[in-house]
This record gives sequence, C-alpha cells and structure tokens, in this order.
Amino acid sequence: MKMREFMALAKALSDENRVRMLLTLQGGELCVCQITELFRLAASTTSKHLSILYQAGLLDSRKQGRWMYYSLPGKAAPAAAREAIRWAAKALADDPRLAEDAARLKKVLAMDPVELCKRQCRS
Amino acid sequence: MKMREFMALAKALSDENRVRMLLTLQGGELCVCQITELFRLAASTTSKHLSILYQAGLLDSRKQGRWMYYSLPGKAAPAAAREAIRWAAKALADDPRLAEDAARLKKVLAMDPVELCKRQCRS
DNA sequence: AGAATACTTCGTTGTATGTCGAAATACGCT
DNA sequence: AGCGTATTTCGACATACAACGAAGTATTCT
Repeated sequence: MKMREFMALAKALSDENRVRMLLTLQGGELCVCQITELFRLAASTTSKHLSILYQAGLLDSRKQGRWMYYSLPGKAAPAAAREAIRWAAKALADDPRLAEDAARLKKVLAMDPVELCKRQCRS
Repeated sequence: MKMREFMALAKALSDENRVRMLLTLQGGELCVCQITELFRLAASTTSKHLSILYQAGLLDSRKQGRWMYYSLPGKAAPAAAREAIRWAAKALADDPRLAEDAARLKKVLAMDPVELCKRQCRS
C-alpha cells in the first residue's frame, strides 16, 4: 500500500464524527438521511464525511432509487481498510458515546422513513 | 478506551511526517536531532511531532543528558497504540518512501553525533 | 411535464494545525 | 558561575478542514 492511500485512511479516521459514523455502520447499512438524523448534522456535512470514508476505502456504497446506502466494506476491500475498522472497533468497544449512538440508532430505525425525511425538512 | 484517547491516536497518525517518524523508530531509538536531520525539518517542528506521538501513547521517551531519545513503546503501552503501530507498519511495509527513510537513517547513524549537531547549527 | 425528495456540490466562515524562527529551558562541561 | 548544546515553548503565518446554507443533480411519483 502506498503512503498516499494509507494517509487517506488515517485522515478519514482523524475526525470523531467520521469514526462514530463508521462504527455505527457495524449495525448494518444506513442511508444518508438516517445518519444525518442520528448525528444531527447538516445533510451536506454528513454526505461529505461519508464521501471521505468511502474514498479512503472504509465504506461500500449502494444506490437504490433516491437513497444512497453506505455500509462497511466486504472481503473485497483492501486489507488495510478492514484492519483499520477492526482496530477502531476494538479500541472503542466500551466507549459510552458509541453506546449512545447505538441506542439512538434503534430509535431511528424504528421510525418510518417518510417521517424521518419530513423531520429533516422541518429542521 | 475512551473516545478521547482513540482520537489522539488517530490524529497522531493523520500527518505523514509523524507516520514516517514513527515507523523509522522501528529501527531502534533515536534522539530528536537525529530525526531532525533525517527529515530536514526545523528542530522545533520535529520536537512537536514527537511530542504528539508521545502524548498519544505511540512512543516511549528517555532522557539521557542533553539528549532526548524516543522509541516505540514496550509491552506496557496501551494495546490500541501497539495495534495502531502494527497496522501502519504492515500497511506501509512496501512503501518506497519508508525505504528511502531507512536508507537515509543508515547514513545518519553512521555520522558522528557531534558532527550531526554542527550540521544543524549551520543549516 | 412538473413537483417532491434524497443526495451532492459549491461558496463561505470559523477553527485547527503544520511550519518556522526566536526566545526560554535543561543539561553538561570547563 | 558561565558557556555551549539539545530540546521545548512561544508567537506568527499559511494552509487545511469541518460546518453550514444555498444551489444543483438525480430519481420517483402523480
């Protein structure tokens, strides 16, 4: 792996919101609007973060209709990326903030997608 | 491990010069002036980088007389830090830039310490 | 076709950070 | 004590980057 690619990985992990997003996706794929709701950021900010993670090789993406789903990468992903995710997940296994994120994720998943989007339009 | 500590690790690895310094230390402990010579940075810049790596738990340090030696941490270091180093080392095992650093390191090690310091005073 | 929705791109703003040189600190030597 | 050396801290500057809102793109639905 070239230095350039490694630095993309390291820089992608150097922002707390991105790390939280990455590890939240351990619970399965999510679309941008769900993640936006979860972290209370502007949709454009969320999109940018996910793009950075994706370009570093830390996420897969899948477009279905209007929705863009992001998920942790499969076996095809570069080993260094998968190892980075395992490193972060292991190191932060007992972090309370991630537990909160997981709890809020449940609520978001329980919401009707249509309701979710209306919420965003209001805020 | 708390999020705060993990982010310190990730941020420490998010600068290319710091990663190169860290992996160069796989060759054994070095003092600040040797690393400064190796990377052609201002001594104050080198010192700052090493301090960031140290505070994140990625380096041990040892003061001997006027010289401050930095080295990779031993078994006592947090597991997440040692895993981060292994991750970086493995990912960059075949990076040409690190090979150059290792080659220049040999030259620096071959130099008389006194000569080394004079060099820095001149430049 | 037109309206609504989900996402991305762009432009701006504030903050963080890498870099340097100068000054300050710590240590050894005479 | 005073000098020279190694390192760190401080102050200044430039660049990088996270955040937002607005505008643009893509897709679905009527």
